[in-house]
Amino acid sequence: MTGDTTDPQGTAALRPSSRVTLDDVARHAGVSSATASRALGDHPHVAEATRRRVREAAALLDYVASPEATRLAGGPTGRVAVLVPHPSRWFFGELIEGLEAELRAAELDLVLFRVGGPEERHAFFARLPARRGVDAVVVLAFAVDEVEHARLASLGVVVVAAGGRVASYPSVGIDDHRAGRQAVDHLLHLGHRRIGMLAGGDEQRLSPDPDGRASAWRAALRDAATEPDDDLVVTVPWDGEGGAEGMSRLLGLRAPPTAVFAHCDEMALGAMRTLRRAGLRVPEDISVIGIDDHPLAALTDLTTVAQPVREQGRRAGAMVLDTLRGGPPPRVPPAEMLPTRLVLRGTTSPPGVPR
Amino acid sequence: MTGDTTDPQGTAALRPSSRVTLDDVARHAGVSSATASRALGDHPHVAEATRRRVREAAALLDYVASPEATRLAGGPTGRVAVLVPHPSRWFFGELIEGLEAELRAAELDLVLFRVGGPEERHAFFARLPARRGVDAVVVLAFAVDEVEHARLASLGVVVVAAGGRVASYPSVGIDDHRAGRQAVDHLLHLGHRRIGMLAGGDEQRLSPDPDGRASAWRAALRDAATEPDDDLVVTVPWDGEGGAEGMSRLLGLRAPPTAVFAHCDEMALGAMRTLRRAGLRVPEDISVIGIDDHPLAALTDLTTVAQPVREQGRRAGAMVLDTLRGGPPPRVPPAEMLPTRLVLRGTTSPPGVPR
DNA sequence: ATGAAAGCGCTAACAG
DNA sequence: CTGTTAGCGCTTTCAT
Repeated sequence: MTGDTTDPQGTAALRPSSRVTLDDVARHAGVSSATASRALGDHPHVAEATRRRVREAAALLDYVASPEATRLAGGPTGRVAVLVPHPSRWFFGELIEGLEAELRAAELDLVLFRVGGPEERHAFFARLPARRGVDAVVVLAFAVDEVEHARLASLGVVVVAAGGRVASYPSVGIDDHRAGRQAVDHLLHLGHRRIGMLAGGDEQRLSPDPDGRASAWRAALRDAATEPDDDLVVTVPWDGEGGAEGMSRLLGLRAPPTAVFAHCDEMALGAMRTLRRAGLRVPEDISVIGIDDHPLAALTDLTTVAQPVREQGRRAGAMVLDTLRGGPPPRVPPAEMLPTRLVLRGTTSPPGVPR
Repeated sequence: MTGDTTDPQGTAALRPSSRVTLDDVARHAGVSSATASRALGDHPHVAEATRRRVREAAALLDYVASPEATRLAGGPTGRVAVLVPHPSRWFFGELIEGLEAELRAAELDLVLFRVGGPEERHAFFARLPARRGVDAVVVLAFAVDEVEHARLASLGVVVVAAGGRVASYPSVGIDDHRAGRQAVDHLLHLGHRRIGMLAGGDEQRLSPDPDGRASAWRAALRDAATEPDDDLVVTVPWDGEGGAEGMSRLLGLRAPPTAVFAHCDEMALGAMRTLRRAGLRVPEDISVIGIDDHPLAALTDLTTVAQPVREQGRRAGAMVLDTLRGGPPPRVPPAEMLPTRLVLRGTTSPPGVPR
């Protein structure tokens, strides 16, 4: 079209994005495929002019390298695995969305692996290296043990964690302790002293400080000169049913709390159902606060501590890129902590006067 | 270990799952790599005894074929792309979860692509063939036009839709019209006649009957000898905010409805917030019903029409497998419809007596 | 700075 | 039924 007379078949340009190979590009640019490979791969020792010509040819022909060939020849796969406990929960969906956006922009494909329990996780680590199909793995909200991490590292697979943090590899998350303090301190400032806690049951959760949220509750109470009462904490699954169940246990106490701090919004919502069914009003009879700022929290007027989930996914993606592009990871793996903030809505108020 | 004296290096068995190649297996079984390939690939014309020996050698060496080499040599990639509008929404998360389970069981990897608007979708279709990295693509809840579909088909890529159905390729979904009837008929049976509808704004949604839910509303009303009043239908985004916004518009009507049918639970929940803020009680002052049976519907006592979302994902996965494994697809693409069912909870009741 | 050539691990004719 | 021989498309020494 543009005066191209070197295409022997004259067809390359006619079937764009069909099966243009590196050779096509090379021929088009008048160089060898080796040079074309170097030019496209940003290798040193390639004349600037050549690099440009190759780039143009590639763009013109709409060339895209075959991932299989690249990988087979020793290059990266352009794929990153993401291990997710529960793809259908909002928290994970957001994480994935952020991650996908970041990776997509860098032309990396995101391969999803649902990994529920520890057994599934082990199965994954046992098989993945064999399939050697990814350049990096992003672990969402749970930990990977030293052995597994070492295994991947030795295989040249980058590991990054999101939705929590871990000592041995780069991670993004929030400061759980701080988030917990924001929630409990809010309740304390309102005047509550008998504060219950719906703690998320540890599904091998990720964190160096395994229960920053729980420890925050203790610390906050102590700072308010109130001795934490362990009867007020119940540990339940991280979902609505868990919260509902936990709340009824709390209600069964001789002296129920006047406010409840749930480790996540779903649990808080579950607690609210129990309260509603028990004929108790929120916040008049009892206050409730969660963590997350789930979209439904806004719909239910739930007071909560918001955390930037999608952003965590994005940052994790950026970490993967940094590590993949720029040589070896820093000696001390970064553990980014994104800010959380209290979102006042309608489920908290000063403790009501007893009837 | 087992008297193996043919391994020249004697190392193959020492580094299991490291980089055992087909050649290793072949050597171990005393055959050529071609035969080994046939044996493993269940090809005809291989002596049963040979096949067994090769299989054993493969198992012993913990052999796993290199996906890249396989693909490069013309085989399938073992990967399927899934196009998702909003990974973080419960509906899509469930679909993905079901799909992943089914594909994983068949050793297929799920590559996630977030595809929001039509432009993104086009970008995807324009690039995918070039990347030729997947054997199939599963489209979640939106349509693919004829051109795009033909393009993929000609490239040998299987296309399946889930979360709705479409004429030109296999799909799984629910009968939207029927689901809508279940919801509206319920309201009608309760005695409501002035029924509002919060319709989901069409984000190029998938369905041959683009708004089965909306048409159900009309049909149900007519069957109840009530002329549908278009003022009672507002079209808004498929989320809580959309529902909240739509509800306030409905409340602004000269004669507001006594019941509202929302196209999905999130919208219903949004509507409930508006009602609560307006000081109206649900269901005493106004009834609300949704579709989905989102986990939070149970927590908020929302009456709804449940649909088996995860199951839809699973069925879509099965369709992919069927098409991939068993030759060409049937002439008439199957359009499976999974059953929905009314779930009675606390947000609907007979219309209250006017004050 | 660039080219030639040798694979990466597997499948697919084509011969025996 | 099984072995031989070519590649698939790309990266990489090793020369030049």
